[in-house]
Amino acid sequence: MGEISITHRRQGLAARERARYVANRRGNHASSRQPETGRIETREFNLGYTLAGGQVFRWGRDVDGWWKGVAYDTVFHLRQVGDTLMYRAGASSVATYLGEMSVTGFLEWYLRLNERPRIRVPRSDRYLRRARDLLKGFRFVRQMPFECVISYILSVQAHMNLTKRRVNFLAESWGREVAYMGRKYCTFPEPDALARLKGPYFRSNRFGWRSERVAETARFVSERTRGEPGKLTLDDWREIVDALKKRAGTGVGLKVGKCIDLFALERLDAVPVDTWVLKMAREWYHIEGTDRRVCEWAEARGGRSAGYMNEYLFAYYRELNGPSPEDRVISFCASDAPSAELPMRDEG
DNA sequence: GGCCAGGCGCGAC
DNA sequence: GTCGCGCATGGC
Repeated sequence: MGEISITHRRQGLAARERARYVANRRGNHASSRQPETGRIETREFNLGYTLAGGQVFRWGRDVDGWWKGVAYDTVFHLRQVGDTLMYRAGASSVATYLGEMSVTGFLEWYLRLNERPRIRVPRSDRYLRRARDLLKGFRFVRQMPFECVISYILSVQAHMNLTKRRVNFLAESWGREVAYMGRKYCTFPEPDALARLKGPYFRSNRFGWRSERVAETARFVSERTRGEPGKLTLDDWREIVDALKKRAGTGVGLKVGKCIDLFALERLDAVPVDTWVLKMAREWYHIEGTDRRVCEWAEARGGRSAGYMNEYLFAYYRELNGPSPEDRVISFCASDAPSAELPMRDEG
C-alpha cells in the first residue's frame, strides 16, 4: 500500500482536493451504529471459496477469522461455521439495482445462497469431476456493476493483490468513509467522481497504461448514468458494458468483458480466458490457439453453466500450480492465514 | 535481473 | 480475421 499512498501525499494539490472531496462526502452513515447481527442457514455453500476465489477485490479474511468487506456501499463481516453463516452488517438495509433489500435478503441475493450450481460432467473428464467436487460450495457473487468494471480494467496484467491495492486506493481517495467497529472502510466511488479525474492523475499514482482506460471508461459511464447511477437497472448496465466492449480505449476487451458479464451482469455462461485458463486448456484438454478460440470452446462445452464449469477448473488448476499461498484457494481456506490485503484501516 | 502478472489496442499482413 | 508487439508497474 506504501508506494501508492506515498506518491499520493507527494501530490500536494491533488491531495488537498481529495481531502476536501472526502470531507464533503463523509456521511452520517453508521458511524457509531450498533452492528446488526444475525445468522443464516445455508446448504452446499462455502464462504471462503466464494470470497477467496479471486472474483472480488474488496473482501479479506482478517486475523480473527472473519471475512470483512464492502459491498453495495455497506460494510459486512461474515463467518461460516458448518452450514451457518454469521453476519454483522453496517446498515439495516442495502440499496441495489433491484431496489432496497433487508440485510438477510441482500446476503441471500449477493451470495446466491439459494442457488446450487449444477454442471454436467462428461464421464471421461476426471479433471472436471475432481474440480467440481473440491470446489463445492463456491458461488459467483452479484457485484456492483461499476465497481466490477473498473476493478477488472485495473486487473489487466497485474497480480490480484496489486489490483486490490489500486481498487482500495480509489475507494479511500474518492469513496465515502464508513467507520465500523473501530475501523475505517470506504465505499467504491461513483462514476462522476472518477470521471472528473483524467489520465495523468492515474499515471501519477502508478496505474501505468491502465490510466487512460480507467479515465475513459469512467467518463463514458458517467455520461450515461447522468448523476444517478443508483437508478440504473441491470439491463441499463448490460447496455453500457456492451457499448464499452465495442469501443477501443476503454480497457474492456474479451477477457475483462467476460469477467464483468459473469461477476456483475448475470451472464453465467461467460468464460473469461486469462493466462491460467489458457494454460489449463492447453495442458488438460489439448486446446491450442488464441484466447478467443479457447473462450469459444469453453462456452460451447459448458452451455448455460460454462461460467461455473470454468471457475472450478481454474481454481483447481491454480491450486495445483499457483505460486503464492493466496493463489491456492483451497489450501488458503483450510488455513487460518489472514489475507494480505484488507479493505479497511485502523481508525485514527 | 529477468520473467511474468486474471490483456488490450494498434498496425501489418 | 488474425498475429505480433509495446505498453507501466510490481513481485518474486
